[in-house]
Amino acid sequence: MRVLSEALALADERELDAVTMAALAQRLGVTTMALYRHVTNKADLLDGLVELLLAEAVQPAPQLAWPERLAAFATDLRATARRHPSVFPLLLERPAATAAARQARDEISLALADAGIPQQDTDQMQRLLSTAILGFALSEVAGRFDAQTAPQRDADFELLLEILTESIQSRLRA
Amino acid sequence: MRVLSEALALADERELDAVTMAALAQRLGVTTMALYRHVTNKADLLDGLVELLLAEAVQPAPQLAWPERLAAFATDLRATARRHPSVFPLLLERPAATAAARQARDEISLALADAGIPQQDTDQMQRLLSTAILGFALSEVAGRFDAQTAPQRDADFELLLEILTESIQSRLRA
DNA sequence: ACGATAAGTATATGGCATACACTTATCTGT
DNA sequence: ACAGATAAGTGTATGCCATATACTTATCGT
Repeated sequence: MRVLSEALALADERELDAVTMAALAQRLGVTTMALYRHVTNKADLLDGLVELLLAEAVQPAPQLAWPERLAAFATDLRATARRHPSVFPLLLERPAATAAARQARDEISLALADAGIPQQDTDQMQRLLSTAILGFALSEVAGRFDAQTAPQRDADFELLLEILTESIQSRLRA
Repeated sequence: MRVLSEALALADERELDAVTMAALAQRLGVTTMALYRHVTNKADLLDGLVELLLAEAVQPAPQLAWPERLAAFATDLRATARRHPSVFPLLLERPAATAAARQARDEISLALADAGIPQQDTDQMQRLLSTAILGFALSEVAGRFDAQTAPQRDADFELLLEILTESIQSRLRA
């Protein structure tokens, strides 16, 4: 939807705070109130933004082996966060019961199943994995890692992936 | 400061959105503008709230062995999140270069040093650990785990601690 | 070409953070 | 004890914000 994509562009170019109904309307060349034909209110607009983000972030890669698949997921999510730093924080704050959120969960769960994690454990493991990755990406764009250099943050990310992969492997023998 | 503690109470009793300068002033029995004698603006007020939260969360426990110390840190942080669910999300969104934030970092770093992690690795490890714990606590209070039962979330938390502890141990032999 | 439905407009309201100018406490040194 | 300074509080006003209501104009299927 035009309204959502322009809202995302506005958030990227300026700040999330700059995404006001009036500013968005002006960008689209319509009146503020015209927006309410497309979204029911501002919360709905922000939900749409989150959905757009998730859809962009999650790229299924079923052809890869599980460690690469997990790494690809994490890398895509991180890249999306950096592309849309002001919208990304909304991801953790809005309950993600949407289609795109479900797809993200499935992507990890499939990788875990591939790795050989017992089916009754995949859900739990998937939650922990996605939480850690989300936490990292959010911290990075929110400025919690500002004291670190870019290469240092990259190294941190690599270590995170390593630890997560190891923890999966160690659970195969349990 | 009275202003901050009442703001925190207000946020706990109602929502973060309910913490408006007018509402806070009314609770304190003063005019809205009187607040500006104590905080320079609303952002400053929210920063103060975050600081208050961190100070409450971080309880150094130097007498404990490192695994228990790490667990205590994580448990305290999680408990604080649940006590102040509406303010907690601000933690990840505000760059924590404050005194209380530094103390939180030190608490983990000391545990890592205790465990025998080489000094040049403790900072990185500390960042990853605190990020994972913060991500979990935030997800929980933000509603991302609403589909799970309370015992399930507790089990998730236990597994998180287990994974983190294991990853520290495996790094001792590397 | 007409009637319905979708899209857009005009105007108004109440809540919000905060600027500015002023007044009233409270504290400190003599 | 008091004068002056400093801290705390007040009153009023402004501009931005989301959004309600009522109305008008396109557009599209038949």
